[in-house]
Amino acid sequence: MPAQELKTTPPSDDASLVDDVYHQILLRIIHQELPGGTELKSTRLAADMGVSRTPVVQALGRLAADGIVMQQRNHRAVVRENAENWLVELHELRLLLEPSAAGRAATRIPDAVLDELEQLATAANPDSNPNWMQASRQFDYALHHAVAEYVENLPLCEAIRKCWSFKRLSYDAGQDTEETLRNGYEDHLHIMKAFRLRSPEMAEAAMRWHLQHAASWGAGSRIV
Amino acid sequence: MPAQELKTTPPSDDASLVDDVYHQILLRIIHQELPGGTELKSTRLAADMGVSRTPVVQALGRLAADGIVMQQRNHRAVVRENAENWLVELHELRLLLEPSAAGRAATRIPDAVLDELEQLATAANPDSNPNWMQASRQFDYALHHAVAEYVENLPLCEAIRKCWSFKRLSYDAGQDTEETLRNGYEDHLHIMKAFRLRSPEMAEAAMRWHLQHAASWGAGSRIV
DNA sequence: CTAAGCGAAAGTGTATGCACCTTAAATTTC
DNA sequence: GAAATTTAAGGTGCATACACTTTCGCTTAG
Repeated sequence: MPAQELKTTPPSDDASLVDDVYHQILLRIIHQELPGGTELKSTRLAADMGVSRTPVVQALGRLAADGIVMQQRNHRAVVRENAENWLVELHELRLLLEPSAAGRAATRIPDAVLDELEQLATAANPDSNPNWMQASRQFDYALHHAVAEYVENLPLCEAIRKCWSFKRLSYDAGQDTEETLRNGYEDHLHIMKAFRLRSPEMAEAAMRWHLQHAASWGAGSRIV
Repeated sequence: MPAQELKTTPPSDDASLVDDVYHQILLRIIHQELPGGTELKSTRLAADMGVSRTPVVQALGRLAADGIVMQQRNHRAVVRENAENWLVELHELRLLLEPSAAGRAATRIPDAVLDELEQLATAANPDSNPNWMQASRQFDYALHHAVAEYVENLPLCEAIRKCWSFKRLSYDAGQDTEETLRNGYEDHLHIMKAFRLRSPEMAEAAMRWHLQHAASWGAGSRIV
């Protein structure tokens, strides 16, 4: 087994309280438990979640930086209108970022990384691995993050990463079905193929197809 | 004078210590005073800036969320490699986001908003207003933020907003020359024209032209 | 009954305190 | 002397403390 250079899962061990709180609040927003316009009081949230106000304040600050809540000095944070659609609307952002990114990455991803991805891909094959769903998610994660990394543009890379940190919420919400993953597998192979051919145009097209494709599966679901 | 609905300047009065600290650190990174790999100790920074550790920790958290620094639990934050090019590379992200956004916004910006923008535009005319540079920056800000708002897609809107909150650093760094602003004025008029015609294609093209144009002026400068 | 004014209750931003973890220098061991 | 071990100095994450601001119910005036 070769040394695993690629990250297949987000670093989950060093999750701080802040991250926890951030995700919990965001999930509650997306599930419309905290609909647009709701006032978020750091005191109340802290009490609810059994932590001190400190991590809550930090989480709210980040949610505000993301534009998910609004925060005026000395006022309570307020959930932004339409914030519950965050994950759905995020898909359009990905559609703007990732195809171009894939195109740029096509000529920059090192062969070694492609090899590693290939390995993950075989493990994600629904017909060969009984545990393919888990592997599929890992491959998905690794592929898109490799794209992000090898755009070799920091803000763009981070924008894509951020999209994916949100997308992970869909996983946590159990929104990816067997069907979804199975379809995704095929698409991913096309992207890999484009990379192997070092064709920016193909890579861009394959990624765009993949994302539009994915959007259609999730149609109806508010969480994509 | 009609009621000013459009924001022409960022809300600067309710800047918290956290925002201050965030911007100060970021500026020092961009000016390579804190080059990639530098360890950022909240204690040291707090002492340097004469504030407590609390706002520094929050600022570092946001810089980490942005991907400008890396932060592992219980470890010191580290400035990411190439972070000093953040503002230059950011331009490519804008090039991905704003043209599409302008296209989408073309059919959505209300006439009233266009009227307001038109007013700001006349004030930004270099040949008619002695104080046109100030007005030009206001128009610039208002136009791009109107685009962001009327994409009617929250994550996309916020992504653009964030780009602009960074771009403001260029202003603060005094990186916009008379020449730059004068050229921008012409471009902006084309964008306005496309909006008036409600033409997504024209708006997208005009915005793309504007951004590519702007990139060429700033060529050589590390801060665009 | 409505509107304005007041004051207590609650919330916010920031500083400080403390337990635990890292780092790095001093010390020991081979 | 170089590698391992100890140790103290310093950093981190989170909780708590506190001054200041906002909120909101209550009183009172119209």
